[in-house]
Order: sequence, then structure tokens, then C-alpha cells
Amino acid sequence: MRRITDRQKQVLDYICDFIDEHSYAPSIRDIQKHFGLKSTKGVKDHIDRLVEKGYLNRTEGTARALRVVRDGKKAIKKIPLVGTVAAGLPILAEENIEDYLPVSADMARIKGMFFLRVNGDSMINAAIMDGDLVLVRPQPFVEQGEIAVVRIGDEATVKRFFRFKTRVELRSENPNHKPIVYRDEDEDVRIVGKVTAVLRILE
Amino acid sequence: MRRITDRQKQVLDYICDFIDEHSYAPSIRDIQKHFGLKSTKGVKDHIDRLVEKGYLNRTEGTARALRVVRDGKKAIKKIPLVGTVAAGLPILAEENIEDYLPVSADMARIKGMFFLRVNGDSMINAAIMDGDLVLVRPQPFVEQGEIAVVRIGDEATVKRFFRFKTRVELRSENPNHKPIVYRDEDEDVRIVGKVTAVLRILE
DNA sequence: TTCATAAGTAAACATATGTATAGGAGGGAG
DNA sequence: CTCCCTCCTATACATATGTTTACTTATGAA
Repeated sequence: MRRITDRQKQVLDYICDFIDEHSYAPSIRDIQKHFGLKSTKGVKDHIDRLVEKGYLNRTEGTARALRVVRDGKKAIKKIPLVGTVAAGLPILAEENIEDYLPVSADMARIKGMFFLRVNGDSMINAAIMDGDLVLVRPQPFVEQGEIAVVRIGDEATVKRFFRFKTRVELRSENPNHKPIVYRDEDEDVRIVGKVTAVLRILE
Repeated sequence: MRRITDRQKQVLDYICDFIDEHSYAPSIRDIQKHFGLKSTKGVKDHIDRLVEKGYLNRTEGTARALRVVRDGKKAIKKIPLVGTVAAGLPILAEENIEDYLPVSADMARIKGMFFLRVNGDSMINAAIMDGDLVLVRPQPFVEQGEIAVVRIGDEATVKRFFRFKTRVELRSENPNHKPIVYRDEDEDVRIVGKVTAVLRILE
């Protein structure tokens, strides 16, 4: 892939960030404003060159129809590992970002996704083992019995989530662990998100 | 989430499909043409209602700024399971689609991703077990030692991929299996893609 | 110096696109 | 029946947006 100038890289980065944040591409004037330029021409030139050099796709004459070409290297994106979650007893899930992990940008296009490291073996029968990283998509609900990251007060845990008429159950996948039951709203139980993948960074 | 009419669902589905295909949202007139309507008003009304009912997000006054609100149900997308791949001896990987699997639409926004079911235990130490589904992002290269789906002739396998000066090695993650070595180009060895996730459909 | 390229200003232009106004046909509920 | 909603046609309007032409400034290579 041909080299690009620093300025072109800045523009490209901004386009990427904008798409990540808005889920749609910036207009030329969005970019213009961001860089404080007084003409659209400069932006147009940069985009033309980024397209020529293969860093962008474009549907001409169409609004906000820029697409970033991921080239395998750029497809690697840093996703925050926001802490450790207990798969056994619910222990504290640090809200601080411990680290950033390289992941396919394709998998991380949704803003707000994050990794949690699972401690313990309570989900062993679901093949989530100690040390595994679960990719979490934040959402306030899951289907019955889906594996969810659930927060109880300041603690978090990964469990199968069941909601019944009068109670919520967090079930382990380990015969040695009994379900954790919360009756109605007498506990601050909140679904953080759904576990969408189990990831092992193998190298 | 409030109910929507059949027609509204058709519109919503089209918007989803359009975004999947183009990576940017359709304009009102794109939708109008698709349904053969003779006015933009009907489309506008449908979108207004889909926004009201929480199925769509919109930035008003901005072109192609529709975003689909994934609600857990809609976040499920059908990804083709294109066959079975051996993690032990390389056996035939059927190119036929066996089935479609429900997966987070977020993870499947990139066109061309697919699942392979892994047979055998040669990658057991990488925690890829018999029957696991690996999500593959097609790409013609991987970094040294990454786990890749590799095709040799009409067969496919999941292995750690190493490229050296004079040979290619496919290494198992099982002490009982020896590396498979291909010297230079005397074999049709081609990387199909990188394993980006290990997935277990638990329910 | 001369030439090429990168980067930008200024001013328009053409069209893509969201939005609005006015109204009609049909169906279901009260 | 009347009222309300869905779905649609027809016609504009306002603006968001991509594109173009002409020119300027700075930098570095030949």
C-alpha cells in the first residue's frame, strides 16, 4: 500500500474515529470544520488521494459514502480490558482499564465493547475457563438463559441470566456452584452486557 | 419495544440489509426506489415511526445518518456455517453451507465472515476443542504463528501458521501431533483467513 | 533557478437528500 | 357512521453535500 503523508494520515484517522463514534461517515465539511480549514477543496484533495492510494472507498456523488479499507494491519484495534470478573464468587470488577488488547477492528466496530478477564471456573461447562477473555457487548437485557455480565452493586460476575416472575437467578456452569438468587428488586442487579465471544489471545 | 407493522418491518429489514451491503445507510430515496413508491413521504413516515418506536436512531438533517438500534433480537444474524474443518488430520472442508447460525450482528458486520466447525483435538492446547466453532475473517495472510484456516488443495485445517524462508509449517497445539511442513510452493497452500474468535453456542 | 507536489483559500455550482404541505383510499374500533 | 391510523401520491422547499475552477504558499528535488 502506497505511502501517505502525515496530513493524509490525520485525515484518515479522523474519518475512522468519526465512523466509530457516529456509525456513519463524515461529510467533507465535517472534516473541514474539524481541521479548521476554510475551504472544502483541501479535504477533497486529501480524500481523492486516500482513495487513489487505496485507503478509502467511496461511492461518488453520494453523501457520507466513505468507507475505510481495512488492510489487516489497520484491522487491529485496541479494545480496553476493563478489569477482571469473577466466574466463581462475585468479586470486584475493576472499572479501571488494565490494558488494551489488539483485536480485529471488524469485531470492535461497535462503540463501547470491552473485554473482561474471567477468573474462576464456575462457567467451566460453558467452556469459559479461568483467564479467558470475554468480549462484552453492552446491553441492558439478554434472552432467558444467555450468558451475561451482571453487576450486583460494585461487583460483577459472568453467569447465565434467568428472570422469573418474582426473582432473578444467576446460574453457574459448574455443578459445585449453586445458583445465586435475587428476589425482585431488593438487590441492585443490573445486566452490563451480553458475552458475545470468548477470546484467547494465543500468542 | 413497541410493535411495528409488517410494512415497517420490511422497511427496517431493508435498511439493515443496505447497511450490511454498503456500510452506509440508505437515503430516503434509496428506500423509496426499492419499494417502488412514488413519493418520499411514505418512507419518511415509516422512518419517523421506527424512530419513535425505538428501532432506529437518526441525526436529523443529516444525510444517511440512520442507525439501527440492535435490541438483542435483531442483533442476531445468520452467519453461514460453511463446513467442517479438521483440527487433526486435514480432511475435506465442505464448501457447501450446512447451516446458518445466529450470531451478534455486530460481530458479523463484515461481509464474508463465516463459521467453521472444528473437528478433532489437535488445537486442544489453544483451547479449541472438538466441535467448537471458529469465526473466520477471510484474509490472505496472518502474522507468524497466528491461528489460521489454511487450505491445502481441497482440504482445510486450522493450525498455527509459520512461514519460513524455505517452507511453511502448520503446527498443532497437541503434543501428539507433529508439524505439517510444506516446502516452498510445491503444494497449493493458501491461507483462507484468520481465526478471530472461538464461539460456543451455549443454548 | 525551475519544476513538481502538498496543502490551502475563495467562490460557485449541481445535485443529493431531509423535510414539509395537502390530500386520498382503505380498514378497524367505538 | 365517525374517528383514527396506515399507507400512499403529488409537489415543493431548504439545505446538506459532493464537485469544480482559479489561484496562492511553501517545500524539496533536479
